[in-house]
Amino acid sequence: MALEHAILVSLLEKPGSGYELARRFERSIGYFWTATHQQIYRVLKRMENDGWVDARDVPQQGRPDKKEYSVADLGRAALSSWLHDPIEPESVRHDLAVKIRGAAFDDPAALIHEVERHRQAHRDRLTHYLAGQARDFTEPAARPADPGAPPDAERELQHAVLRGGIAYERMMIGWLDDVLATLARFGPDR
Amino acid sequence: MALEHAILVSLLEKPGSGYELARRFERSIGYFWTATHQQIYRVLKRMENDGWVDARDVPQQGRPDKKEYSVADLGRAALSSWLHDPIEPESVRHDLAVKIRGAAFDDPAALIHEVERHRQAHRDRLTHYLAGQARDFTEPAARPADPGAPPDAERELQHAVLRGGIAYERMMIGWLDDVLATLARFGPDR
DNA sequence: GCTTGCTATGCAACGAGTTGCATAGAAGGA
DNA sequence: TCCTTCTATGCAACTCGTTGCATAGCAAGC
Repeated sequence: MALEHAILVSLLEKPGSGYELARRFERSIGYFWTATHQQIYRVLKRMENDGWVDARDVPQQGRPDKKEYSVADLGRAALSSWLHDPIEPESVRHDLAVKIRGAAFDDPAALIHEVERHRQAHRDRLTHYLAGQARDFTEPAARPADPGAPPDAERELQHAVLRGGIAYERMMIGWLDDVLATLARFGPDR
Repeated sequence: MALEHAILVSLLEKPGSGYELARRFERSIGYFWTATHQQIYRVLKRMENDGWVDARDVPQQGRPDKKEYSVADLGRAALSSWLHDPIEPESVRHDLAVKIRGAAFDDPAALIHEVERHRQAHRDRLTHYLAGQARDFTEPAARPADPGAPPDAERELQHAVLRGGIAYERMMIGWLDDVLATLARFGPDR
């Protein structure tokens, strides 16, 4: 399980409450990991008991108070140990691929709308990623002032992961176009 | 949940025992869906109780007897109904992406071996897919005998899914090369 | 005053998925 | 003879993940 590690990474990038983490998991972290607030609260509690994170009550005005979490030494050590542990290349699960193979035993043409819907969802995500890239990773005019500056690992690696998301969405759009062309060959309702 | 539907599709393509299904899930179906034999046996039993599949004892020589399952009318109906139901575009979970972002808080260079290992795993899978494609989907010399023959939906759609697997592996290899280049920029052990 | 909506946290129940173990027939090699 | 490997099926325990629901403060609009 890596949810706890995903949380550690997110908290290292910026401390926050369970609620804030849940929203990050809907956005940037959600590019490659999903989690509901239930999961996050449960795991945060366990991590606090294990001493991986420290909690701090933060009174707020205009909204309910929150518990802000930050990574403790034990959490940093746990993350480091996990990073040095090899993991197996993840197994994929594509409902849509099951549907495509299943369509041979039903009506292939009926799947066209579903595939188009998915294609659109991937287009939307791609647009969103590209906007994020333009916003956060456009070099602000070639920094000539400090040519030998050390590269910022956090930022560079975030960008590398985002490029992965972009490559993934482009691949999916291309493949779904391929699938649509294949489905079209079976004509309407046969 | 779509495991039951994946099983239905696999049984429609060819009836078989729980054991055989488990092996298919390690191979061709496993391109886009994984399941252990435990899961499969449990779900098969439930599907049999629900009348989705029929079981038949098949005595064998030289090896233990098996229970061969085939899809019943109710199962076919269940699959059809699922095919016509829209599903949400699946959420992704990439442990490796978590590690890459996490590496910024540890030693980026230490991740290089891990990423290379994953790259190799994807290369191996790509090679395997390409071999399967050459074996199963090479047109046997342009069939001029029957030019207007109806396209074989089952075969064509299986091929489309396999092309998706190939596109995925190629994308991953390209991205991991990108990640390796990024990691290399941080030099040995800094 | 009432409803709606957002922030913020949480419980309880269930279903899905993993891991470890057990059994058993047959083949093949040390 | 014993050990390992492959086929074949299954139980039990556990963890992970999802869904539905509940509470509560505060803001904004009707």
